[in-house]
Amino acid sequence: MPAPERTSLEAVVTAGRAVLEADGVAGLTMQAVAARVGVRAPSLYKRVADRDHLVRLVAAATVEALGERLAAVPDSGDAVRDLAALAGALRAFARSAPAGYGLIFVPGPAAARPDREALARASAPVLRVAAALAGPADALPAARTVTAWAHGFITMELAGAFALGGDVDEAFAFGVRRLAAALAGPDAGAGAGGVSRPR
Amino acid sequence: MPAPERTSLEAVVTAGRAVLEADGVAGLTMQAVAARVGVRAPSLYKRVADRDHLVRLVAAATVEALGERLAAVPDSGDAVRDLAALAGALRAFARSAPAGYGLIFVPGPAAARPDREALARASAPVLRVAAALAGPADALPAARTVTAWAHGFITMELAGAFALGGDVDEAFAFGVRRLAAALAGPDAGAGAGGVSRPR
DNA sequence: CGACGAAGGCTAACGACCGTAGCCTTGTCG
DNA sequence: CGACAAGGCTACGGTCGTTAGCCTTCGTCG
Repeated sequence: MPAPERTSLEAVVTAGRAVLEADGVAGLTMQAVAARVGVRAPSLYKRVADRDHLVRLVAAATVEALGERLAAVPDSGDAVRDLAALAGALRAFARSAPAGYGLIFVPGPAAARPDREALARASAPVLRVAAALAGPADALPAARTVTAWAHGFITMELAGAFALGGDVDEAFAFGVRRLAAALAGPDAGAGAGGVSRPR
Repeated sequence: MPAPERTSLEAVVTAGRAVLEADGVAGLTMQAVAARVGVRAPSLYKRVADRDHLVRLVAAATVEALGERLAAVPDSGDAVRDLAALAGALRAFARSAPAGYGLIFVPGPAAARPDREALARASAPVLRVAAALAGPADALPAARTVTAWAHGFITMELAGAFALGGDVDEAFAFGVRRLAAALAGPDAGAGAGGVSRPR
């Protein structure tokens, strides 16, 4: 290498995540990140195309971290229990890194999406449980249903949108319970193994 | 009145909504809004505290509009049908004003929330259907479950997060169907209001 | 009927931030 | 030992948000 690198892309992204959680998405400026890694703002452009690119990298890293958390949820064999565990893990993750979580599903050109690959990896455990509950035929829509519910719930909770009173934790548990029943239940394609693990 | 007003708060907010949908939240600048109502940027500060305030007003106006759309959904007496209609209306609204929709559930201090009142009004029809399906006792968590699901689904759809293939419309219908069954179904609190739909 | 004052608009200007241009430093390798 | 490429830096231009201070307009009241 020609000249000594005083930082690295990885360090920049890590710093970006830290700044993001500390000061929110508006505080995620080139200067703040640069300062944190010990260089001046313009130097970041040697590693990143522009601020938007940096934000996308931070979002991708967050998805990656989320995927690891979800993958770490043990497979108990009881699909209902696993569903609850996954939902809980997602919620815990969102609470531990709310600003980053808010970056995961941001509208925009598909090209700007965080790695398809990372996203697929993160959804794998959910797909597994969905398949166990609703049968392979309905696994995809079932996974989409639970994912949408969990994501929506978490977003609204973080936004403070549950303002009508009532116990929010209870509502979360209620949702998990009913969803599990709904997916395993009705005309459920291959209700077969259903709740307790088909294979 | 001392001097002739060349615009009004209402006009500013309306212009803000238009700019928002045209150029995205990043394009919602004081200058753009000012130009659209025919004044210079600094003049907006006579009606609005700062950009953040303007954004919140735009969000509130969007919630208001959403509430009207939901209230316009007819009450057929069949809770399952009504649930589908409400979900469909919400999705249609989000598609007609995606940028504005994205402003509704933004994390932040509760004080910054769009009018509690407007939000409550917008949720009224959902609460009604939820009560009919799950019984009065579980109405609130049931409403939260469907709202969270619908919101999450729409957000993910707008974000282009359903990248694993499959039919998204079908997944939406699947979700409505299963949720309706789940809320009406299991240990469902009270058959009280009940689902008029036999199975 | 004329002066006053308040509301509302405008220009000027500051500071924060993104992004570009161009230069300097520092290893590496022929 | 000297070229060169990568990486960092300073200087700068442009866009925005926001504030300060001035001017215009008119309803009001002496």
